[in-house]
Amino acid sequence: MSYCDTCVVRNRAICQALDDSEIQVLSTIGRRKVLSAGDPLIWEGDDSLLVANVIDGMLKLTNSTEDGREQIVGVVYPADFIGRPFGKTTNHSVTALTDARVCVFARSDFDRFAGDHPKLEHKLLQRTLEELDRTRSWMLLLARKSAEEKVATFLLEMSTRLRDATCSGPHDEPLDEFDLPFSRQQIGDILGVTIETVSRQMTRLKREGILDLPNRRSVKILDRDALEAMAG
Amino acid sequence: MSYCDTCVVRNRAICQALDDSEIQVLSTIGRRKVLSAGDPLIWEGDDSLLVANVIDGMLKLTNSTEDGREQIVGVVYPADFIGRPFGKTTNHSVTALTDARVCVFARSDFDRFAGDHPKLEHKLLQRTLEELDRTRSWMLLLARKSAEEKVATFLLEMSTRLRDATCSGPHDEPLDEFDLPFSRQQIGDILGVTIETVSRQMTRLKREGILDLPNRRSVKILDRDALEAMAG
DNA sequence: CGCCGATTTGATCGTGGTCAACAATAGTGG
DNA sequence: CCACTATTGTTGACCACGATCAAATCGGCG
Repeated sequence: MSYCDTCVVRNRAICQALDDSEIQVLSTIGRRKVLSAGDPLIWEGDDSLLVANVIDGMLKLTNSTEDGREQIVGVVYPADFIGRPFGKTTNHSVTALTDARVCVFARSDFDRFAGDHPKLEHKLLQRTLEELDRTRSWMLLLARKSAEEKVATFLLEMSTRLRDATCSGPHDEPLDEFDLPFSRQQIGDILGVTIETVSRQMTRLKREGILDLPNRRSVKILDRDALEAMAG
Repeated sequence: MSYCDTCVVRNRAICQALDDSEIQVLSTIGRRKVLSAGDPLIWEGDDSLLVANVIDGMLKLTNSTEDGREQIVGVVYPADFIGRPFGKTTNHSVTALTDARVCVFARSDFDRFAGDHPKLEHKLLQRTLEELDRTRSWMLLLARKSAEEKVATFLLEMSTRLRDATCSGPHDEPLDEFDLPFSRQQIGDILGVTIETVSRQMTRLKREGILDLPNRRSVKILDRDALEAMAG
């Protein structure tokens, strides 16, 4: 018996590639770690010492310039993998956005284990390819879209992301009412615009009757077609 | 004997993970394809039908909006891998920037072969992780850097990229004189700015004595320190 | 209720986009 | 080899979007 047996992401994280006896071995080299919102897990530029699976909570991956400008280059959710296996250094920081629990491994241990388990590497490869696809699509948004298009795209993306993460309810129809898991500042850091610009675009969408914003964090999409047309 | 035996990227492409007998098998499912500058190889949104290794030449990966704005999300060089294994669709286009030769595989054949050769998948995983790192770093540039910083960063990056690609000459000291393999339009598409902005920044750098621009394609870095300071 | 951080709103400014003209270079055929 | 054209790059004038700075307002929590 290992704590993996009761792990809520056992069948969604890369661990799904492993059978029970393999999991047993993996569990001996990993350990749980609890993070509070805002806690850093990995620093940009540091030696790559650990990798992890997210059990619950959300974390951000960021790159920064020396003068303090920050860009969120990725957001990870439960069952996602964090860290840079097979490499000496990590080039982005990882910080908890919410309280979170992760399952961490020393990178050297994980590298060795992965080398012996092709099915695990295969799963990791698939995930990395998917992440690369998502990241590349995001580049188009960052480089070419207007603030209006950025915010519209972001809201639509959240609507599907949150639907997929919802345990109950239909997964085939869009989710029109949800709570944003991000502050305005974080949304700005994701979209590459300032907090004021995010705010202005949101209120404009509300004024035009496309959205309702019952309170700071919640969003209700009233006219999805219009929003999609805006997303560019 | 297979044509792989004389392949110039045999020991640099992911094929390096395979021994001679394995290469023999791989060569039976691949074929050479010659592209002229401008030729498309894969279309954004299409079914993912093929993957390939670059033998020589350069190709661009692009994402576009419906109204025609284009962003280069990656550039691939000889020995790099192209395409989206283990996935149904590709979400970016691949187009030759120069005349090029590639070694293509039907995706289904490649997937099957890779599944049987963990060492190949391991190599591919390493490459994909490196590419993801590079891509994420580029996001910071696209989202947060000024035109000046973008152009300075680009020139410095080209200087190291081209040094690494140079067969002869020292690989430890920077390359200060080189020919850009891109048009102004392509540089703009990489940096997420217009062709006019690229041009203006370049002439400004020349006016300030940081660069010399003997002709359209060539660049000579006169003051690397200043350029690095500008890159942010 | 009063405080503090988050968000909204307003006013102003600067960077880089757009449109247009011009220059330089490469390519083509007499 | 030189006109002629097409393509690529440069420069200028102007403007819009989004950044910046500043103030007002909201909302959660002691």
